[in-house]
Amino acid sequence: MVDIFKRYVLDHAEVSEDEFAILESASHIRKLRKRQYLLQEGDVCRYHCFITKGLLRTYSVDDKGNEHIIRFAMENWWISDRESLVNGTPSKYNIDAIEDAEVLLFAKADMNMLMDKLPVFKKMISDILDKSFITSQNRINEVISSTAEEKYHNFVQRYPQFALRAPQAMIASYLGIKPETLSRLRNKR
Amino acid sequence: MVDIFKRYVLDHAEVSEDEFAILESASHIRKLRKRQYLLQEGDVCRYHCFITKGLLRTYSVDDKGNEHIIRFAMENWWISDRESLVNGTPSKYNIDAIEDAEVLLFAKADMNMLMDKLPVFKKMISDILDKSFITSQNRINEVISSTAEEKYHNFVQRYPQFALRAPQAMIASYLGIKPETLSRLRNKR
DNA sequence: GAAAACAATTGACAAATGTCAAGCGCCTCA
DNA sequence: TGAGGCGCTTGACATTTGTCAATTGTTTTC
Repeated sequence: MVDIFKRYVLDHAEVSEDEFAILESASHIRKLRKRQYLLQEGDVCRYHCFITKGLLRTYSVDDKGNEHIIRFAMENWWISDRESLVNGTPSKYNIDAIEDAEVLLFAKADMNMLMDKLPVFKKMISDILDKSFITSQNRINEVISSTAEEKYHNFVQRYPQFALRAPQAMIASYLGIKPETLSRLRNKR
Repeated sequence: MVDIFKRYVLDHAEVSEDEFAILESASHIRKLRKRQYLLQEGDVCRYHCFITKGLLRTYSVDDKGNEHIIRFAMENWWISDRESLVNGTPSKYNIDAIEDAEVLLFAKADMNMLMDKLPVFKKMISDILDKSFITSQNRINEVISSTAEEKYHNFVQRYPQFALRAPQAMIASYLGIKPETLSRLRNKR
């Protein structure tokens, strides 16, 4: 489990064994069962989370009780609600496990300490944020400019893992369409 | 023009007069006329741009020639295509002026130099990126979970300036709907 | 100052997507 | 092991949004 994280860090930053030990010592493992929350709407997000196993989702729930999936995340992805984490405000979102999962938690203060102590780690995290921003800009572009069918095909191509591992109703929710609509367009009208 | 930038920097970071002089010396001014491009699809984005005057937009153009506005930006906002800027790849987007505008340009290398030299400036820029990411996550949430009418009302409330200064057809484009649809829902069906 | 371009609206109709209800197969878990 | 729940599909119909064309008033441009 920690091995996964180790490989990830060594692949993304020039971190020595000793430095990695510092990272490891600041983390703790949490196991999640399918459907278990990692973060619940209204709670304050206190951890940066690195996924070592499983599939998770971030979603909101509207007035009518409909869920809307903001993003999926799996092994080697980070997940948290940055808005809540950075500002210390109650989260608008839920994060839960779609499959049984394992995550490494890094408390906010520990994370700040680690980034101060290890500039290469800080750089790695900043680069991830940069990429995340670019990704979400591109998603905005897609969601306002594509038809339901185009969105679905792009999704399958970009994220084949998610397409295989997430139930169709969740994919529909991610795309902003109804499960029935997705079912129909998959079976060509 | 530079005054606007100075006030902005002093409001957002603990920068001395001398340090500000360094920032200023790395910038150059560009004036844009309405409809003039700051960045054109296919070109590589080479500058971080700070807007001192006017209203700009970032947009994509699809196969059918339809424009889709990714974002608006005005005085005291930064604008660029980070994907192109960071990776040095041709941009998928266009940036142009909706009103006559003035921007301060900071070349990529200069910006990196400034961030190395002035940690408080680097912090300021990182914080902006962090906020931008949060904002785009929230926009994704909204765009997949709201009706056209809700999107419009939220837009007007969140960005009254843009609602007043941008033509309706552009607001529709930002919201991902047709101008006719926006016109109709504004005039209550 | 006239001609052209632009911005917004409206109507009639078409296409896309949502809603509700029913049905089917498969998994799971008590 | 069997009852219920879940995931997906399908049909009939409602609603929303898009398309195209015409109209009007306003701005831009020469």
